[in-house]
Amino acid sequence: MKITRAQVMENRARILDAASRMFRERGFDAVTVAEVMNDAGLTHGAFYGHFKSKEDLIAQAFSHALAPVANPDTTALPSLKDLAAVYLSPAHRDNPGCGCAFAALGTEATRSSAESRQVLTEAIRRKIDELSLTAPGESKAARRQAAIGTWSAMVGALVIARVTDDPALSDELLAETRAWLGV
Amino acid sequence: MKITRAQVMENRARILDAASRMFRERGFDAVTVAEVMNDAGLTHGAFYGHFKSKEDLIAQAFSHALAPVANPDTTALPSLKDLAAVYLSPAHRDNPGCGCAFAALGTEATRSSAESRQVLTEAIRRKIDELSLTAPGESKAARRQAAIGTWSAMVGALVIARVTDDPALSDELLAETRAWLGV
DNA sequence: TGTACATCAGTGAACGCGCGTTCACTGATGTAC
DNA sequence: TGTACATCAGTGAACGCGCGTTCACTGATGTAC
Repeated sequence: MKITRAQVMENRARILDAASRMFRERGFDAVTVAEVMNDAGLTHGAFYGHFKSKEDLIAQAFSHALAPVANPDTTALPSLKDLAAVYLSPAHRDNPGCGCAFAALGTEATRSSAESRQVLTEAIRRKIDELSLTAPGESKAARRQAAIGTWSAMVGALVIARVTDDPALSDELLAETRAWLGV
Repeated sequence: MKITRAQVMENRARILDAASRMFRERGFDAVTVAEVMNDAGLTHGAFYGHFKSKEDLIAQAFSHALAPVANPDTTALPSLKDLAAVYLSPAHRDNPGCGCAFAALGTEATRSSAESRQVLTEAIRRKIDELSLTAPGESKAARRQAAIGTWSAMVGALVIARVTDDPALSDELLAETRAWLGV
């Protein structure tokens, strides 16, 4: 049955929310189109009315999850150190579904479609610019360098902390990286 | 036809070499059992004489690629900074097949079998211990912290540098992380 | 405002391809005598 | 050392399941008059 235009837009948003979360939790290949649609409260047949293909869904889910905030309040940005403390928390490690897409899907994203990588590239640029605003340093270049180095350490530590099956080692990796960053 | 025992062992090693390289280049799911066997000069039917399943191959390939060096010469270890300079080079970024398994497969490995994660956990431990030997710092704890922080930044920077489709941004990420680490 | 019809989002069965896995068979190895 | 036979690594055809994708159909929406 046909539904209202507003409902169509809401359905599309729910599909993207579900896909974005499930991909981060379980990776692209382990999540099926039918599962995403079920999670969004629809059947798989409706999928191709919204997306060209599963690859297209991946690119749009990245775009959806990494969309810039509409009107950022640049006067009340959290400091780079506060961000790092939250990023390198056990809570973030244990909840990839609502966490950083790079730490959850980075190595797979390297091999994703040209469209996905374009979306991700713009997100990387924005992230670095955003972190540079509050990074420590005398010059603009020094702040940008600190932003890149700190973000790299955050992403790498979270990836490794999620790979290990030893909770103590995982906690240590997060805590020591926080300490090393001076958080 | 039956073959010599030495040939069997050589075949097994060739399968693991191929799998280890191909997984790092293309990910677990995009590489088929048949492709690995062909690359090793065999047919797919022989696979299950060597491995219990594809999951088993993944775990053994990690074990094979991350095996500790038999007799490390601890008197001539490269410094942490030299390692970082090689790690964060465009050459490493452009050749995942013979590079760091964590930067190539980290986010996928998080969701791999218990056996794989156990192998990876031991590899993480060894890597941190190894890097701690040459890391800067007054105390053992400080050196370990520097090893963890530096390695995290290396892995994270390489992951992000491989995700972007912009060569200039990718080079910048590597170069700025090197500079930030003082390499 | 009310009616008639075209549109189209969603449904669910079906398709078909690819991949992991199995298996009967082959023939060289390795061993017993 | 030579012969006869059991073993078993590898071959390649076949299986079957799952998943992405397609499509005929449904029925509510939205529009033309």
